[in-house]
Amino acid sequence: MRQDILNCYRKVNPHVSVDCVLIGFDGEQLSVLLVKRQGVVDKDFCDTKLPGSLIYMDEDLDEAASRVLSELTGLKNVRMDQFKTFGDKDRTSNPKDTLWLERLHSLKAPVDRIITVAYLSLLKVDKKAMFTNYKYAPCWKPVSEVDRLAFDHKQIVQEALVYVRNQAELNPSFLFGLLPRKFTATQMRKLFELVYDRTFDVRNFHKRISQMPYVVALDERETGVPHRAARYYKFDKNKVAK
Amino acid sequence: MRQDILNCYRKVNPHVSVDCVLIGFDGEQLSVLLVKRQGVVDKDFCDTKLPGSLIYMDEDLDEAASRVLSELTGLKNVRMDQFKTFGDKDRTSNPKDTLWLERLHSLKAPVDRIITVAYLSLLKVDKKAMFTNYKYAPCWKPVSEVDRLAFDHKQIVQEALVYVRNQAELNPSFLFGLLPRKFTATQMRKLFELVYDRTFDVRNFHKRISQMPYVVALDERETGVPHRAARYYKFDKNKVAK
DNA sequence: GCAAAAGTGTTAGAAGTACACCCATGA
DNA sequence: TCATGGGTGTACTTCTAACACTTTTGC
Repeated sequence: MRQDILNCYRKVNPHVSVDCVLIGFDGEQLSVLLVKRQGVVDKDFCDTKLPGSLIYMDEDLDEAASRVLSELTGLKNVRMDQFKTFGDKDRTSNPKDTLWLERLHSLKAPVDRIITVAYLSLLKVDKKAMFTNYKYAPCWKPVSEVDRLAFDHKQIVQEALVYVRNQAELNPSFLFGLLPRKFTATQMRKLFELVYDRTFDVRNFHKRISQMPYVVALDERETGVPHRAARYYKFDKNKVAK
Repeated sequence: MRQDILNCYRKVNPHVSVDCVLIGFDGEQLSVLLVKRQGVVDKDFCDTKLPGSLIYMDEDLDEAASRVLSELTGLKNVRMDQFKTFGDKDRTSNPKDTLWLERLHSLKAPVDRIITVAYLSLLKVDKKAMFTNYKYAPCWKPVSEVDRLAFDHKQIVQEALVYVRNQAELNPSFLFGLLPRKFTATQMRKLFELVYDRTFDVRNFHKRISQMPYVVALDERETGVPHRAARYYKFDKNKVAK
């Protein structure tokens, strides 16, 4: 029997949810992965949200995060880490939000305040099809263009971005999840400029790269570009110091 | 009517708790604040734990953390910040732990897994009486001597210490909560050596202090010491750069 | 050959590290 | 006067920041 059918028999914990903030980089800007919720109550109702859902009574938080992401987007094996828990008593006080939840999960009792544990992952944005489940219309939205989201998801996205900056400062290797397997120095510099919100001198940046043991130069170069071809680098996570 | 009596009428959320990790420094070592739980089931039962408890249905997480700390220790106006949420499905699977909880809160249904949001605060350890409620025997225990604790509280303490080190690296001013209002350069150096787990050259450390805008030298000096009296410094949080 | 982006080196100042002796105080 | 811990300065190294021109490629 398929896992999603089996899950119908699992008991939902109506007090705790997980939400997944997936931040992506396409070479130009940072984006966040959003989904559409089904069963929209009326047209004045915000239908865009982070991928997230109530957890089951018998699952770990980390497990729940992976399951929910997979169910809503088809993405599997995405390494996510918890970064903050949101539990203000009025965070689920919008009656449209609670009605939607009660219908979705066929809940008998009205939902009270829900505590949500927010997870974060950094991914490259892939032009190729990366989602295997389009039922919830997963799509990347540039973080600068995120306006209204369901629940307190806009706040969650903003706090995720602050967290990314702090982690990057602690250890720049944190950011390499956002880059493709092979990348150019310019792609890397653009990313760092976005995250640190400043510019970096090109020459000094090259010097900095050459001092990062976990960034290794490849022999390969770009092809088909109308200018000098850039060298590719790769990230070697085994060379990150602890 | 007293607040604790009013609270009897509030409904407990049996799925979510808060735990407070208070780290203290007495000039020598880092300690953590622990309490004894009442209603111990048998003598083989670990009665030492972090101050923490289930939240009420109608309170914010931050509110709950302050309330619980105050109820268990009498400490008020302690600024705490959430640092991680613990929710493994087996974290409340010890029958002695769950029985204790059910009795304590007069719960009708058996408790399932509880998600706990852990809060952190850094305090100086004060020799003078700082607790106004000794019912739960609050006391400071050196972190090196913490062995068995109830639930997964030992793991929570360990993760709190990692978090402290990371925050200190991001911004050393994070550590000043651990120092008294006025402190000597040596006290400060001892603290930094503990947290960073290394030694610092005395002269270089003085130079470093003089470059921290948020550490200001006072005219005052130690008195009654059997050696040259040390200068006092104070921490000025308004001078911390964001 | 031109437009467009890649790649490269030097210098000056700031910050960090190593290192040894005299000073103030109470007993 | 002695034991104890407090406080200081200099030389060297490393890191950071500023700065401009040549190279490669496709069109």
